Amino acid sequence: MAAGGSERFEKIQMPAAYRLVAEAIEREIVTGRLRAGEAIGTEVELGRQFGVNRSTVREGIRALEEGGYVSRGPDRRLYASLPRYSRLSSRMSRAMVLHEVTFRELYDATLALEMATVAHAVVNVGEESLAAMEKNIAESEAVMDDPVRLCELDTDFHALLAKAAGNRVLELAREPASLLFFPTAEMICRRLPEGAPRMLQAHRLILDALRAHDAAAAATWMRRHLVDWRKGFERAGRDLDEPVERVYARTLAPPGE
Amino acid sequence: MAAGGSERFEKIQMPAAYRLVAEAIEREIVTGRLRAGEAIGTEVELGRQFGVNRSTVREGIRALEEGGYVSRGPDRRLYASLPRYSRLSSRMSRAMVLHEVTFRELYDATLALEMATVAHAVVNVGEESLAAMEKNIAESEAVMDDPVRLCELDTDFHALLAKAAGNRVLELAREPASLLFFPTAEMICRRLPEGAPRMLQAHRLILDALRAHDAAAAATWMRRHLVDWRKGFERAGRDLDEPVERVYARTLAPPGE
DNA sequence: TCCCATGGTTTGTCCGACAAAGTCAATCGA
DNA sequence: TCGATTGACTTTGTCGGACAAACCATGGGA
Repeated sequence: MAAGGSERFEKIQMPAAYRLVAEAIEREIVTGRLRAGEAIGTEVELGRQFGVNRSTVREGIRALEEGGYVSRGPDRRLYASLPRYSRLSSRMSRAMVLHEVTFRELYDATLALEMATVAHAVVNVGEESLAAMEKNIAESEAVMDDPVRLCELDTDFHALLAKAAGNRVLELAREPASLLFFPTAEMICRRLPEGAPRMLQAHRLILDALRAHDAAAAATWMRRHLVDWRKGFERAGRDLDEPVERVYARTLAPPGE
Repeated sequence: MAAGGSERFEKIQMPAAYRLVAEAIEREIVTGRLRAGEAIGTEVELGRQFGVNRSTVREGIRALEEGGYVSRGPDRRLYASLPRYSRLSSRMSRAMVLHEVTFRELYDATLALEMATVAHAVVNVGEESLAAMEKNIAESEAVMDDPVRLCELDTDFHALLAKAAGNRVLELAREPASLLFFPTAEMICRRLPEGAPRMLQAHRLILDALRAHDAAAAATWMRRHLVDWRKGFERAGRDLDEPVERVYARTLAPPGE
């Protein structure tokens, strides 16, 4: 045979049938011919339409299910569906951990993302968002001595802020970093007693600034809030240039749902 | 039976076996016990270990394959692998399109993300990145009359910039928006003859600023570059509040690989 | 009218089988 | 001796059929 690279024809390869099945169904959804919530049909029926065995259909379905394009109803039947943001975000977060990004990368990116988010929120925030954040802060005050719960609420606070910003692209862009960044606050609150109150204070002042549509104050307090995290991180004896621990990947991405 | 909601015990449900298989393998990879590139074993072998049928193993594998945690080598055997960024990004982009985000959301988010990116790039840019961007600009100058190719190079330029910034979290955060944003420049270049030269000039000036580590100039030109896009978009008669067209989803996300 | 039984439908899993394609080693020819 | 060819072995992709469990609707009985 001739040496590699100088052939006239490339090797022709047939995609596997299950992949064609998956792509066909995915295309229907992406192009809008199949809308979210519509029933796809039974496995046997799909097998008949595509002219393949049920096992082959099932393998295609598995791929789509993982991608979030189809899901099972309570009756276990197949319905078209749109990929959920939260799922994509946790996958990204996991990928970041597996690729061993450092806390410095996480901090720098979060700083940029949260500053942009709060700037938009100051302009676009509505009453319901203000109420939700108010509720979040009240709940936080009630669990000051529970670092785990407190950090969940911290993550939620920033997610609410992002929703208040009214920009889903930005919201989605910040979420993967956020899911890794804010949980680390738990470790800081555990080691530094002043961590939790400072966090709460920052949240409250950010909320006040939003309510007053005061962009400068909001930016100032968000920055301080994040710089606080950094100081706390370093004071807790950690190095910004360590990679994020694998542990954080395990709590993410509800594997099935 | 009792009415719903007041039962003492929740319904106990067994996850499907193929899901358990997928989760078990995924866990091995996430926790690092299985490293990327390592062989997983054959389907028959896995079936033997898990005590399930080969078909069941295959369904589990499909899910993992879609998630990017395993991949097939040239010999078609199974190897552990890490989810590729590019794949996650295109999935996010597709999801944004399907959720009908508007050009305004895209523009605002891109502005924030690219400004942050260029700010980091000014500090961290290295020789290889400068060279790659130089090459990109030279190539762009050679295809000024081909909007499609030109826009690919535009997208690439900003990706190179992001790589130059040396922050993978930021790089990953900006990519989904970027994959939708820059392709729209094609439409603008097609309608406005001054579009392409202005784009090139902006790229060149940004590159010069990076080389001189001049943060102010880099920020200025990036901003102008993006504002130009916006002006072009509006001058082309488009409305920022339209949702991004479904068409853009179809060119994304190489479905299998 | 309300409850339960019953049957039909669909999924999840198993078994066995085979062709295609890849791997590896031994064999044959120059 | 070295390289190409052959052929056995392995593994995947697909098929067909089978069955238990879970769900749904329907109809009969209290």
